[in-house]
Amino acid sequence: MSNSSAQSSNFIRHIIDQDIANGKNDGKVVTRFPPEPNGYLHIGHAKSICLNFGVARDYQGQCNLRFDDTNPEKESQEYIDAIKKDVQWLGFNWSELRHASDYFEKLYEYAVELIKLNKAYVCSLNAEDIRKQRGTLTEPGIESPYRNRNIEENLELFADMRAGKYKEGEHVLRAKIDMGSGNINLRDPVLYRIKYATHPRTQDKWCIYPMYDYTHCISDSLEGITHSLCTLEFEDHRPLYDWVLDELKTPSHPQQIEFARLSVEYTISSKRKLNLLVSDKHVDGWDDPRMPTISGMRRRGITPESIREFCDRIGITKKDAFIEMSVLENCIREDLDPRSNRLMCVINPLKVVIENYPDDKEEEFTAKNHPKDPEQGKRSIPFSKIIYIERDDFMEEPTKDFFRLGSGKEVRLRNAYDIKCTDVIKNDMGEIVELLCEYDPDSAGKNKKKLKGIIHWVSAKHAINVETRIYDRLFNTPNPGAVEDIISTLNNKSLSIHKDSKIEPHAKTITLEDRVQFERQGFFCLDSKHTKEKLVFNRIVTLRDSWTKPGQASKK
RNA sequence: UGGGCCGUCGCCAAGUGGUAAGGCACCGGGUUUUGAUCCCGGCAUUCGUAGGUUCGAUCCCUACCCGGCCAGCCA
Repeated sequence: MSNSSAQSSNFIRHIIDQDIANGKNDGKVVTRFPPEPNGYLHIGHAKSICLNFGVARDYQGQCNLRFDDTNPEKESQEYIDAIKKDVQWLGFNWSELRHASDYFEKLYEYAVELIKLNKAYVCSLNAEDIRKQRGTLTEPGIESPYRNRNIEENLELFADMRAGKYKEGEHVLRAKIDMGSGNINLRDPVLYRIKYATHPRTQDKWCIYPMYDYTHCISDSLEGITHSLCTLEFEDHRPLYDWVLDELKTPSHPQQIEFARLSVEYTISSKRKLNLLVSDKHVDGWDDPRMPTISGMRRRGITPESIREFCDRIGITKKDAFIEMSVLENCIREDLDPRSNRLMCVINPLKVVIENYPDDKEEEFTAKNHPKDPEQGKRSIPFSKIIYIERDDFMEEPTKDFFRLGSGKEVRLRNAYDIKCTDVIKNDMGEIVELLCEYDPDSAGKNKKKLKGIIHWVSAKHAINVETRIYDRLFNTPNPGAVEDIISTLNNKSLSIHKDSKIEPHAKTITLEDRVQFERQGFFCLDSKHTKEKLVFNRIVTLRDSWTKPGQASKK
């Protein structure tokens, strides 16, 4: 669990502390989380959610959930619903639920106001001409020939735009600022455009829609937002945010503060690209357990607690940062380790016959469900002559640093006997199909041989057949976002399905809400989408492994 | 070569005029029937570079260098 009393501070909290000390906003703190409903939320949004809701919580303020729904062509109710679910699942409750579309009428009135102030005009250039006249990074733009239309004409044209008298692209409302500005956002930015699209909420009421820059600042003001926190790419937009609020008589003038967006190694957080993976079926939907989406992480079994802790640890700064996967993984393990029941599951089974064990004998061993927490109780594990062990736990000619089972070698079966491998049986292809072993009848629960190797096992007769799904990083490169063709960097081993995994009978008690540890392998949970008659387990995260397999390069 | 932002250990990140917190990673050691957990220890004479101010600079000033961001009728 996150230690909220040790909440790390950051430059935004310092600013808020200052504001409160100065009595700004009457000491109130109001934030908002403003997603566009054009896709599912991902780990990057989690950072923003934790920041905005976290700040509101810690300063006894408010945080609204506001959908930035000004582009009906890309937005949908499906996304709105999914986003609400994800925010709540992460553990946050919004003070008020709003939509930018709630303000369309008000926004329109303000636009009329801007025209009357001679600060906005209807421009009849087409999109391409506007682009050409915007200039470049090093050359100033050219003023539109429509820039000096008189106020009456602008008012009439704008009203007619709303009334649907024009086609898409025929006119646009622009702010009258400065075509020579070094900041391109100030070169008479478009405020409204015509779109004959059905909006998820306002349906066909409108055919003109306000642009982000114009909408966001006014929405913030109308909601009494005090600190409008957004990512770095909006830094250049702040002068425009301030310009709109300075020109108009809005209720307040919130302060926009920008912070660095989150980048995690081996993932992407571009909704466009995530959407591509989904629509081209490279993954099993937005909630594929390999996806960096909130819903994907949820299905994977990652807890909201770990995600919140992760967001706490990475901090809030203005520095573009790349976070290593290990930070997230560590948060997950820290959360899961103390609360997960232990179980033995053989993912990739190898049959073992214990030759000196009586044919029909069965025994029950008792094992702790958690090595350090007696509260989690005990369970019994059946043992018999034929068992399965992990293929990776046997090496025919073991290297010196391999202390599991090998030909002629002895190993301890976790919670049971010590066994020694006496023979290896292979098929025609030369593949190992079975091991013959001998057990030491006096070794259970004892430690007379001080064996270093301890492996997990499952009694063949009692095993439940389950499917295990082992996930690896979705991409092969640390920064897939920088790769042109995202598909080419997909890791084709990111999912491996083991349909014949064997687990001890106690697995019957596992519910969809549980997270468990398969000893020596990692933390797992049931897959909500595939578990029906058959149990399907997702690997959430591996256990830390300080041993690098022989013949394999270090994972670094 | 326009505007704006950033630069403290491999990856994050505190500190901001008085002589470098913490986490992850990594490396040792201890406990352990999970090569897990847990525990103990190690890990920046140095804060992009070069000057300057100062008794003293990561922190102030100047210049330079590196790296992102911006030319949607997207957000």
